Amino acid sequence: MNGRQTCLNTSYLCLMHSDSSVREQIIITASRLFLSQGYNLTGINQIIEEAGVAKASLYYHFPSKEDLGVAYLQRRAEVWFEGLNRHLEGITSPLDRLVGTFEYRAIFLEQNQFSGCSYTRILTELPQRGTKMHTQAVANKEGQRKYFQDIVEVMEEIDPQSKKDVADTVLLLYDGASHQVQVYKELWPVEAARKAVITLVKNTR
Amino acid sequence: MNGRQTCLNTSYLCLMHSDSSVREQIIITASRLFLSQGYNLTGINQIIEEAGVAKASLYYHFPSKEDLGVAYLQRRAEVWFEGLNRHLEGITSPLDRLVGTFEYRAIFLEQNQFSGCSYTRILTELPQRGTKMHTQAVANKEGQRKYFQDIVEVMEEIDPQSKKDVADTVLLLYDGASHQVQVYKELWPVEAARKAVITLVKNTR
Amino acid sequence: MNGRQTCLNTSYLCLMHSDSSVREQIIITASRLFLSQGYNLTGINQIIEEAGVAKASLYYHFPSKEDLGVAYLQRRAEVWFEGLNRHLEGITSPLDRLVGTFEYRAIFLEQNQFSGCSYTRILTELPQRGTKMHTQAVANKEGQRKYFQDIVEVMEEIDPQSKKDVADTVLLLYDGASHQVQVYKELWPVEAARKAVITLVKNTR
Amino acid sequence: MNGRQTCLNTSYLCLMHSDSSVREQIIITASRLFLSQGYNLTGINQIIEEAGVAKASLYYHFPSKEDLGVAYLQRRAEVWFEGLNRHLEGITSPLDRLVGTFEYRAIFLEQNQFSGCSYTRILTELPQRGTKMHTQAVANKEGQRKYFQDIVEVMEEIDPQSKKDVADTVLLLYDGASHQVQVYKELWPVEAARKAVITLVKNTR
DNA sequence: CATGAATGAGTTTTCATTCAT
DNA sequence: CATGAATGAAAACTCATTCAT
Repeated sequence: MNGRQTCLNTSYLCLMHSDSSVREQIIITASRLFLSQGYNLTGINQIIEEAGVAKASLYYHFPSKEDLGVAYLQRRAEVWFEGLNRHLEGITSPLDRLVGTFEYRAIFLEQNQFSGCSYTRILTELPQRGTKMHTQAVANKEGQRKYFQDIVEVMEEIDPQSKKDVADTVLLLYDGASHQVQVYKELWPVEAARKAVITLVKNTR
Repeated sequence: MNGRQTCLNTSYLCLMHSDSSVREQIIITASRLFLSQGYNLTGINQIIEEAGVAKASLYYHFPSKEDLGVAYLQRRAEVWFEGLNRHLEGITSPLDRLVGTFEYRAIFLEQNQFSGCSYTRILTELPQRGTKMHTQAVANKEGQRKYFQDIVEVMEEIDPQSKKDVADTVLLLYDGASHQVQVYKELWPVEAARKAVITLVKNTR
Repeated sequence: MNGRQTCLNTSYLCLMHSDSSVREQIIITASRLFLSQGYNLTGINQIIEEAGVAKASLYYHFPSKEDLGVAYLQRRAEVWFEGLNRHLEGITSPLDRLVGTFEYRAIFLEQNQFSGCSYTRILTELPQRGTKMHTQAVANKEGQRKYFQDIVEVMEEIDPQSKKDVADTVLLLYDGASHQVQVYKELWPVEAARKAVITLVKNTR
Repeated sequence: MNGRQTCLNTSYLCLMHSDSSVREQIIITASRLFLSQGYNLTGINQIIEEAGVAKASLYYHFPSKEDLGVAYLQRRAEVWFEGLNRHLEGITSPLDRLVGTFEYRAIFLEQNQFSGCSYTRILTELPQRGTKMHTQAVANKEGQRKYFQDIVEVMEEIDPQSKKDVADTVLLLYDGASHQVQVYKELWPVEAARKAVITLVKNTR
């Protein structure tokens, strides 16, 4: 364990249940490593070493590396939506919530090693369909897609016929931005996406 | 060797030099497997087996798996731009060339297993900066970014001050679409991106 | 495992700790093979096969072949000095201890496949300075050199000014004899060295 | 090829026959590498690369690496005895020739990377009896042993009954010194051996 | 719940050698 | 004589996983 994970950890703290702290420590450490090194390049040994737990303890809590990966994906979604809801608290205008989502995206990525979209990354690292992790990652991405669809749905600025297209385009910008942040380790792509979303909404009716 | 690679191979045929056919066979097979399974999950053993060559032959032509990966990335760029230029032959209007690029993107992805952006995928699988492959993948992505910047530069429809933003947004849409195609194995995201690009250009002045 | 190692093993028995028997088995087998075939010509595969352990078990106990080699060198020194001290038990005269060392050298080499000096052999097989094994082997040789220096230091027969030279010459004879034993698989070189040492001491004052 | 081998090469020049210079270049390069890195750790690829010849050219001149190794051993003996004879030219006293041999040994080792006895090293690297190289190396060592026996034979200073023992002891000192030079990369062990030989002769009658 | 030790199947890479030209 | 290309066998090492305690 080391100090570099401070930001990440604090995000997690509020989610700690009465669960075994060992289990929690494993997820925290695995999350940090999966984000920085990728899932495939992170070995079980490194996780247990940096988490300070025994190998069999990991296998006690997670039957396999893949199960740990699924828990990681679920945790990512929890952390994201939990922080997002807090960020949007009190904001009611759909457009403001949409734009605020991109604002929070910048904050979130800054807190998470500029590591891009964790769902996207897992889908890229494990492209085989039907596996537990692929399935979970697709579910996560669907959740994100639905989130945008739900917001756009209630936006009066947008012509009902265009809503599906707009929601999809927002998702493309969101994905593109998340990836570019990963490449450049800078936040401008999210800002570019935010602006593009505003332009998009204003010019679609 | 098997039949699944037909589409892929035909894309390559026009690029075959007088090079050793063994070397070529290795790149073709590796490309197919890296695209379908990912780089990390594709072992040297599978490549040589499916390419029908000896292990030492691979290492004669490529000093390491990473060098093969670099050659793969370079080849991907060659194949893409070669096909793209052919597709855009005779088209002079910058806007038409921009839109045509997204049209060809759909064709290209269809011919390449709906596998998303190979540069993006490598960057996700090998996030460590400074390695040969990371460097090459970043170079490839920079090439794509510059390609859009160069087109936007000569578009009279767009206000000079907005050109940088527009080019970046186009890139976000391009990346987002390439990724979504990988997830859904369908082409609608490219079409959505194409439409969004048109909207974007028409409403930026 | 096979019967050829009987002599070797009995030398080790007295040193077996409560250590994992797998680890011990690996060191014993590796020692036998390094001595008979050399370090470079002995592969990990042969060691684990003849030791009857899994490859990953070897790497659990020894991070690399080189680390196993270092453990082998350390064990060689333990076995040598442990047996030597037992052989010299009760002998107090420095000259007798010196001569007794060459007597025990013959016994030791006979018990260890007439394989010469294991430190010397490693230095010859791995001449690159600064590696773990080279460093350990030099340390072992320094230990042997110091052993002779310490004995000569307390020999009243020898003029103080000559002590350094005598100790060095004894070491040359010791090394030369160990090597010739390896070549001829006979013990006369050790006997020749023993006699020469006596001559040397008697004629230096 | 590089400049470091100057000394070595000049020793060889006088031995160049009308042989193919390619063959000669291979032996020279292999000698340099075998001496500095050891036989087992020197690969065919490094030899051809540094010699600047094609792989099949090596195999044209030497059916196998082992055959190259045998040629290397033969060349070592030629170079040694050729230089030694030149050094002892005009010296007739057996004792002076014996002492002069150790003097030249220091010169020779200094010219050859302080690399110890090449025969000894091969016997250590390839301990299996009966192979071509082992046989050649033993022959070389026998030649050296006989050389000392022949000198001692004609030394009037020494009692006929002691001649065999003295010759053997000289050989032990010679071997021990050669090895210590390899370890310490200094020449004092040869000087120590030279002095010991004088002491030995003076005190044996 | 927790652990140190053990494992089989896999990884990438290197070796000396041969072949067709 | 010389060469670039090709090769089978073996090298060292790592992986996620399991077991006895």
